[in-house]
Amino acid sequence: MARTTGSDGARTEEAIRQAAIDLIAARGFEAMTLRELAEKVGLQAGSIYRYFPSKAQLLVALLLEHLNFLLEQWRLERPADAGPTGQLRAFIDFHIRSHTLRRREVFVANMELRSLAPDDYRRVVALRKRYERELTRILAAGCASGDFTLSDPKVSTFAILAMLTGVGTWYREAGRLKQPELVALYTGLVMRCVGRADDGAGRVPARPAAARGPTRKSRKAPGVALETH
Amino acid sequence: MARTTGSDGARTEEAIRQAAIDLIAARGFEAMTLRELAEKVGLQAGSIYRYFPSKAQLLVALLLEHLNFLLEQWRLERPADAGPTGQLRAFIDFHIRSHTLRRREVFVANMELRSLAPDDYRRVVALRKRYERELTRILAAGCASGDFTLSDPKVSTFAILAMLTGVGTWYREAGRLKQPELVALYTGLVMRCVGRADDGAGRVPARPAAARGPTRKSRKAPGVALETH
Amino acid sequence: MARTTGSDGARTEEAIRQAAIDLIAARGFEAMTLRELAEKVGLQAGSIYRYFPSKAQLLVALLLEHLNFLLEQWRLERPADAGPTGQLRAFIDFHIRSHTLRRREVFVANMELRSLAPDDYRRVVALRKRYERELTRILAAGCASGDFTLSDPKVSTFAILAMLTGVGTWYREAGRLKQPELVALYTGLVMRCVGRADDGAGRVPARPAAARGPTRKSRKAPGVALETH
Amino acid sequence: MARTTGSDGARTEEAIRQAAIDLIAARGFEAMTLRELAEKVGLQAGSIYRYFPSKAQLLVALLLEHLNFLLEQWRLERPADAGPTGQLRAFIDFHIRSHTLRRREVFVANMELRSLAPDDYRRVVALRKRYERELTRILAAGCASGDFTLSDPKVSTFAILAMLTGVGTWYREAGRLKQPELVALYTGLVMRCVGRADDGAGRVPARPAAARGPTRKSRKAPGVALETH
DNA sequence: TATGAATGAGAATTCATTCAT
DNA sequence: CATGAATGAATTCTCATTCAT
Repeated sequence: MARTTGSDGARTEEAIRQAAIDLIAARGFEAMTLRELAEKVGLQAGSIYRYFPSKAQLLVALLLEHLNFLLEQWRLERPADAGPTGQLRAFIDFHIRSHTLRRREVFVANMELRSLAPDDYRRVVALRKRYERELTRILAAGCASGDFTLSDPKVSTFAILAMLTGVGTWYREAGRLKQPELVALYTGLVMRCVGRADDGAGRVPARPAAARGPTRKSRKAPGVALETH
Repeated sequence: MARTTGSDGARTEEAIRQAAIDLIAARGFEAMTLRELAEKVGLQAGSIYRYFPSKAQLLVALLLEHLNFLLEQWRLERPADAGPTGQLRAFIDFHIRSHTLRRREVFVANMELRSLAPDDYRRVVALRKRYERELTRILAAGCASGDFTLSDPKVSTFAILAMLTGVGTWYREAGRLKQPELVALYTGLVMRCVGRADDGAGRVPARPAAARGPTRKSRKAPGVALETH
Repeated sequence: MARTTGSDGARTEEAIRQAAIDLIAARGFEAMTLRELAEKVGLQAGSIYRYFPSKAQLLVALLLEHLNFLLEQWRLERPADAGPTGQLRAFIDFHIRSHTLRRREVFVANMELRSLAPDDYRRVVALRKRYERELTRILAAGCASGDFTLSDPKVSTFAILAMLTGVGTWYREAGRLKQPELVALYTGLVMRCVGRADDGAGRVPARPAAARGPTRKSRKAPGVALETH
Repeated sequence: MARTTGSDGARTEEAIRQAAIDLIAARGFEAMTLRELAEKVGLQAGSIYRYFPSKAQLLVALLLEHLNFLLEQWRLERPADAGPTGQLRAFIDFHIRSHTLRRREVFVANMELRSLAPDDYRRVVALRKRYERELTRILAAGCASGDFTLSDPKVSTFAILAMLTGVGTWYREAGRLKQPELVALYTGLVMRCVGRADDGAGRVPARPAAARGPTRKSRKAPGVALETH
């Protein structure tokens, strides 16, 4: 058969991206085969090459898309007028939300850096660094204003980011704790870390879920665990 | 390196393990080939089968050895008689040391879980859980005794562990911060997290280096970055 | 080049033929892909099937067209009333002209015989034989009339044809020697071969270029070398 | 089965070379598949990679080996002390012999230049040029000494080489004409070309066959025609 | 007339693994 | 203890070809 009736390029490409994220998250980039991927999408392996010039480029496309999404979304959400504490609170909220909702993307972006060719690696890492710097900036501002007390803002950035990102490792959509509680818990921990212990008592924010950010095509959670720590 | 004449089996096996850890850390388990590994050790690919029954079993052996080493070492080091704060302090010290000195092993153990067959996965994850529980136990004891105040000890375990483990991601032996400073910094952060902000001021411990733990065959650091967060 | 609006079928088919000759001459039939070909013409690969039922049939069409052109053109040009020497002279003139002007076609016809299916191979080789026989006939007539002295007319046919055809191998339109000089040089050599050394001194013929034969759509010479010997 | 008993690397490599020459001569380099080749040798396709790093490198190895053989053999055979006529006679003898005995190699070397990567192409063409220059040298010497009369030695080199090489195109070991007759016939033609018509009467040389040159592993002729002109 | 989405068969290549020596 | 020749299955990728639109 020459063509599946009603097939459509844009739709197919998006289907490949989603399936790829799932498969790479589950098995790893090297372990995933294009046959598997194609089958998941309902294509022949060769057909993937209509959309991505190589397996390697597929990975790059996925990572860049994810990181750009993250940066863009944060740019839209961040409260430019808030003080350091407010900004930190917003960052934690954003990070937990995006890192639970897009757990697979995050996981892939963290695990598959070494599968990138040197040039692609540099491009991707540059974007990660830009995201990191958002937190560093907030922490530095807080230190400067006296809101936060940190012995080493650089290390604190790494430490807090690792702590927050870790949530994707064990979070399950069906688990005991829902996003709002998570945000509250992690906010408490981070506030303590930066020396604002009192602000940690903050209850779960009351913003309606609908207004809360980067969801995109919410897909059902796969049964796969995304373990790391 | 060509084969050393008169090399005995045990030496060769250890050489394979070390080379494997380096290669897997650098390229990933799937991406590493037995030919590469063999060449690094000065062998033919087929000869590896004298020491490990398969590539998969090699990985399992590596991970189990690492986790058992971690557990055993902590068992020897932990101060059974100290209070929660002392125990936590000791754990942080131990964790930072082991996760910087054996960065590659840690990295592999974190990244390659998905390369394991289900049964092996279970065995390895069980050991990881046992290590995790060491921290959970300390935190719970601290909460019970009133030394720590934590809204959710389970999540706090994850959060603190992620924070501490993250150090391996960016730590460089030649970097600005040496181990003792790192330990001090992270101790400060964790103490704040558990509500013992005042204890964070703790200076670098004065214990003599010889008594300080899990070193094993200190090898030169490779130039490779082990990125995750 | 994008598709020219209002292009009609015949024009497109001719464009495909030309592009195919160029590509096959440059890369070889097996190495040329229909996608390359299509792109050169400003089409999608599938569209070629409007004009040729398969890649193989395209090659056959090209070769048959070339050989038929050669035979037909020679039929029109050959001096029926001349003696053996005059006929040989005319043949050399014709052969050199056609094999320099249509170098690519000649090259393809010589190189791609093995890419033909058995039946097509037979058809094409039959036409080549017919062309060969034109020279054999002239040589035989010359031997019979005593104009030429040749120990083995069959071998001489092959030898002379190989010599003449070889010109396409190194001839460049921009080179030192132009067609008329070439014809003169080769005429000299061939005349010696057939034992008419004195006729070799013949100067470059004075016929006006316009009357000189098989040009067809003179295209710019590509930079590609067409090497064989 | 891990290994065919008694198999031996050097023998296998030579078998691959021979089979490759035959297959490439018959089908063309692009059309030959490594599976076919392997099957002819009694191997799995992948096993060829023990001997040649890629299909492309296999071709290069074949061509270089052939051309080096030709150059080296001619270096050994050429009569340094003979005059131009004697040298030309020796060259013709050598060329015909080598181009009939190693027809397949010659054919491949002539047809597959375009299958080479640019760098390899240059290397191979350089060797071909060196061989060509041997004839040019002889012709130039003959012109200088007055033995030969040629209006354009460069073109004559091409023409004579094309004529001689053409023999491989139609020569069949089982055909009417054997090598010695061929040498005599072509010697006659070439001598006429260079203006030494009288020397063409030369009979078949009386040298014992054993002393006559580049035979190497005489293999049975395949039924395949090697057509070009 | 032409596109563009897709197929499916087959290509080169890689690699864990085996085993006679 | 180790080699080196070989396997065989799988992988990425290519490409002629089809056909609904």
